Amino acid sequence: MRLTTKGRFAVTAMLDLALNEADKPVTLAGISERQAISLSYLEQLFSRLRRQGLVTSVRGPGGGYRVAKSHNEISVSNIITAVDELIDATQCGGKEDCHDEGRCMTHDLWASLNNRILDYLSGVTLAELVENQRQNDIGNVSQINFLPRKTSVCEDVTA
Amino acid sequence: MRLTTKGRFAVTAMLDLALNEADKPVTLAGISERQAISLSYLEQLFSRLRRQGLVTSVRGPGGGYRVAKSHNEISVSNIITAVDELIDATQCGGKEDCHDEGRCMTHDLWASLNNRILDYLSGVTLAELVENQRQNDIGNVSQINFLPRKTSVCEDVTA
DNA sequence: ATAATAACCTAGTAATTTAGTCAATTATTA
DNA sequence: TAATAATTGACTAAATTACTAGGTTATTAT
Repeated sequence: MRLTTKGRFAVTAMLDLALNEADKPVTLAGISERQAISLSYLEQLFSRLRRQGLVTSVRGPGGGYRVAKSHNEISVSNIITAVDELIDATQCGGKEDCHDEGRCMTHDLWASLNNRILDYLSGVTLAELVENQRQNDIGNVSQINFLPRKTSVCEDVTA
Repeated sequence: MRLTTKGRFAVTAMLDLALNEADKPVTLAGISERQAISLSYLEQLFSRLRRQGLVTSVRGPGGGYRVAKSHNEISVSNIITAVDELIDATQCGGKEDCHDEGRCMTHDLWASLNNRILDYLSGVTLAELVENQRQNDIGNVSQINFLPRKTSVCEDVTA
């Protein structure tokens, strides 16, 4: 799991797609204009998003992209992992021959932490993002409007 | 908030520090050997960690680094934000003059999502990582051992 | 005192990733 | 048949990551 601007671009583009798809599919040219992302870069991103089954494409005039599934079946982690090549954070590359004294500590650590973050981001759906964005548009809120923290009911259960 | 290997190196190093500090401070040379991270790179990372008040240093022979606070006062997000220069994900750079039709959508979106992720990672403490690592060491567990999900008491309160 | 240790600092550099350009080809519709 | 828009591939500039090299300063042990 990486979290870079690349993944952000992808989420932004998917949100734009979700907000603008109606009867007609949405063109990358349109997303490019609205979100100020270069067309060719979008093409690269959507190539991956399509291969991962997150979007479908229609070629020719009047064509473009559609979200492949229901908006609440697509999570932020789905989008990010589709475009961000997942790298392997361990030195040993999965093998456990990294050091004299045994396997590298980082192996377990990052596998765990990765899992936690992924768990979390898979709980934030495209549907939520769309809903939140629509609310902001209607109210014409110009200041930063934090998403309601739906996980804030969590408590630290450590002793 | 970015999440790259740089931040991972930092968390790994901090965990090594926390596991190995006893009467004597821990040297970067030691961390470098155990975790296979270059000494000079560690120096750069610890320069930032020190400036952020996460570690204290002792110079000269027998010197090294110590964790500055209690282990449960340091979160993963603290460590990551200390070394990962936070970049501004919006095209407009905070100003809201980015587009004809108004401010860029990404502004609110990423401010919100950033906040959520940060919220989450600030709940994972160094103390938890240490405890988990110690358990693995004692049991000599060689397979991936996921951290107990202490935030799994969360419920989706949507609708 | 002096030598060894280890933090601290600065500058540079190779490898990788990001973000983008350019130039095509293919499928579809008007 | 022409226009549209996805699809593909190769190539490039900028940024970031990870690392090297070479010093300086503070502190301790001899």
